[in-house]
Amino acid sequence: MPRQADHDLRRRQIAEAVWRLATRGGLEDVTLRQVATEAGVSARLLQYYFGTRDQLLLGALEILNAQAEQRARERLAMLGETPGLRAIVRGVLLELLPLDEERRNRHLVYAAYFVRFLVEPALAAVARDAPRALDQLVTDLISHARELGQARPDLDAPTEAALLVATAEGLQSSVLLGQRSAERAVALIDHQLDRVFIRSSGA
Amino acid sequence: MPRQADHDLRRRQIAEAVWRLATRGGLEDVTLRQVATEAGVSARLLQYYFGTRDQLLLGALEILNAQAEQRARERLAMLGETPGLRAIVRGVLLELLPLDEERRNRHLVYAAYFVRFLVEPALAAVARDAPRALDQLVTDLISHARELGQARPDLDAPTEAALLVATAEGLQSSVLLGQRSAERAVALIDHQLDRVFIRSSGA
DNA sequence: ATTTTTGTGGTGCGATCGCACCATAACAGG
DNA sequence: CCTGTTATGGTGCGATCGCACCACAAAAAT
Repeated sequence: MPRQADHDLRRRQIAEAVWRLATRGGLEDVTLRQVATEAGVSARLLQYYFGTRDQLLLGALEILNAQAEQRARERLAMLGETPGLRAIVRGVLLELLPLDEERRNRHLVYAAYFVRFLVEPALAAVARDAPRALDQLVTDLISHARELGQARPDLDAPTEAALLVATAEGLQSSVLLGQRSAERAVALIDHQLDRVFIRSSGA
Repeated sequence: MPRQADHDLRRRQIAEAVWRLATRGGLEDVTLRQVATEAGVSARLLQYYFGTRDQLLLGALEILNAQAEQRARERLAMLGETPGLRAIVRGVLLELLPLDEERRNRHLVYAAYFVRFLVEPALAAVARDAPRALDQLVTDLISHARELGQARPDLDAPTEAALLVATAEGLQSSVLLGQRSAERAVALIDHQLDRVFIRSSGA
């Protein structure tokens, strides 16, 4: 293969330009020329790496999802050797909040894609799976915590999981819009967690 | 005034076309020509009634907000003479869920505008006030309920109000994306309400 | 009935869109 | 040294964009 060039790096570089443009102005500002300028490459390159505009939007979203998953794993790993289940659930939920620039931009991009998720079948598939899995994950964590005595025994795990995730997503919107501070959102999440988990030494 | 023509009706008719187009395809599908075709009028009429495209988007949003407020009042009035405070809060929260076609489309339109809310100052003002007032309203209702013995005494009204509203908004997204049924969302809201209000005869 | 104001519609212009086509620089293999 | 595959850039075309301009129908005012 001649002309060494890291494909993944290039694609990521272009995808980042898509994200930046989408966070301001929404998807209608994500034109091929604008993306090319923002990424510092020629418009022809976008077609080479992604193809049509729809494929570019899809590809940029997939790369964003991959980054989100990786970052979540990294941050969960930073919780230490044996974190309490409450801390794990808390970490999962905090991924949904715009607590830093990267997460803020990520959720803004999702917001820009939102309406498209309902129409475009290819995008719908990408958006449909992740939150489903999130509910299931939190449900399992709560169930496990209950077995270990870290969660209140008299609660329905799927219900509590759905409420926790929904609360985090709702707080996400209000923080993005500047209606609430990130610190306040975290405090509210903690308050909601207190209803599920038992305050103990290990957490 | 010659040529009787109901301005408000015309504006509303055009605004509805904007909503329909925004719900599918997002704001980038809301072009002057498309709106004109969808509304069954000429493109020139849009300029006459709304002016530029940005003003059209702003106007359509204001009309949507007015409709939302009116519908909320209507539905709250249907609760009867002296509804319990729990029922009132429940009614307020249910306005945030896409329980019928009108509310579904309304929240889809909001989603289409979302990113713009952060950039366009004129739109930001429209989006900033409503949710703020919502939090305050629910806070007041909970405080009042506590005085009347309809809510648990050992809770912080602003915190519970914020959690309730955030939960409803989070459920809104998941229902719109088809990840959850509307009935399930209502059940979850009720579950959350049970943590704040006391099950009594009057509700 | 004529005038004037107001509502309505069609056409056109400059800019930009997505995308295809063509040219060329760079590097691996012969 | 070439030769060919791969990576990269520039230009152009048809369509569509927002929006301004112009023409005319209809009703109130005189």
